[in-house]
Amino acid sequence: MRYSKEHKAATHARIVHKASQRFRTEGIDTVGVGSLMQSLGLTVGGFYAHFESKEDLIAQACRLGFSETNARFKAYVETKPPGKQFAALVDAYLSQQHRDEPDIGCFAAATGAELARHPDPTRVALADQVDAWIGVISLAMENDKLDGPVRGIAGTLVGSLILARATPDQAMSEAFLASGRQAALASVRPRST
Amino acid sequence: MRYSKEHKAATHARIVHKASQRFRTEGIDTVGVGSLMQSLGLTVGGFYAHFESKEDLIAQACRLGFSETNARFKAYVETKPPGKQFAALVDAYLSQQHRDEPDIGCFAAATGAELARHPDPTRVALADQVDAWIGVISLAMENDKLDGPVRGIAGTLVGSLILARATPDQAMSEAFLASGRQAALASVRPRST
DNA sequence: TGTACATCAGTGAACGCGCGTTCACTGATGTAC
DNA sequence: TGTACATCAGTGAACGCGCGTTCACTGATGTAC
Repeated sequence: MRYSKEHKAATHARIVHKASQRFRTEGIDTVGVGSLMQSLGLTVGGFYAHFESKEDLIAQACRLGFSETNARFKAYVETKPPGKQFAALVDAYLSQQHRDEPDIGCFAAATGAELARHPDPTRVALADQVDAWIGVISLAMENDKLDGPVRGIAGTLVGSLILARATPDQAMSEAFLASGRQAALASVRPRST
Repeated sequence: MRYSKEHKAATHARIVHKASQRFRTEGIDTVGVGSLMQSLGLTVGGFYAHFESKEDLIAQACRLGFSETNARFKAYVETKPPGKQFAALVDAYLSQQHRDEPDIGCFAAATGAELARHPDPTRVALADQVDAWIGVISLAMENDKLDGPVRGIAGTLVGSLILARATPDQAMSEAFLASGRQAALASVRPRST
């Protein structure tokens, strides 16, 4: 082999990683295969040695990018003591930082509506990671001994972030974040059992 | 004038209306100007007698389509007696029908993340209609004498609908709708004053 | 009432461009002797 | 240790296609006389 064993795998990972960031920032349709390879210092022809199609890359980028974000939120929450984990998760998700850094943020908020129109393997990749994200929220709730509609809370987080990002007025955008945090916290109650 | 006074205005309205439906179903990037005109039995060249640019159409389609949906939800809620309006609104928004009819449904849920990346006049068009939508929710809450974080509730509705649409598994998709309804209802409480 | 003309909504071909994908190739490296 | 060869990750030009936009035009109608 020409390069060390790991070389091709490393390039593959670089492409997927960069794609996951640019898809979240710019949208999936907007980022072309040529432009993507160029932003990595590569040329377009090499792309198809790594992926069957752009759709194949999209599914991989969703899995990798979304799972990285899930892991980051999970690790952050675990630095907080039980009893404060759910509120910390809500605050971190609906923060100005998360709003302003879509490239490393929630894939569902950045691309959910767009991915819903893609073919099934891609939608399944998204659904799997949404499940994992629900798991992160559930764990925080469990550690805090809270009950609540966890999927609906995921909806509150995703929807509030989207509305905050869509709002051009700065003060109004922050109102969406703050109000979303309130709604999420109001949806839970101490565990009954 | 060649045609009756109203003719051109009627064609203009037909284009905006069809665009607002197709943008919500297929996404904004996906619907080309040529394909749009063709779906109305017109040819592409005539487009620029009606609009400055595709971006101009997008803003108009957002205003018209979103305001129609707002009006429809508002009219529906007003058929319900005070005390039952907020729950009726939540049920209608997070219904299987709304999930499966994006063409006449909420513009923010269908195109919010995509429009957030568009230039300012378009984002303002969206923000104005989101404001109007917040107004519809507020009115229902007021008539029911409820308090709650109205923007966060809007987030719950938008986010839960997006997640329900993104989920390929039917049962799971309905779980997002049901859980979103729970979260929305849990976010409000009887008015304190 | 009947004819000539002006209007202008809509036509359809063309523009340059970027898209996703294909393919013959290059050239740096690892391996064999 | 030194040379010849095989591998294959990455190159770059080309493909057909649809995009948003422009423009010279057509032809049905309303208006003027």
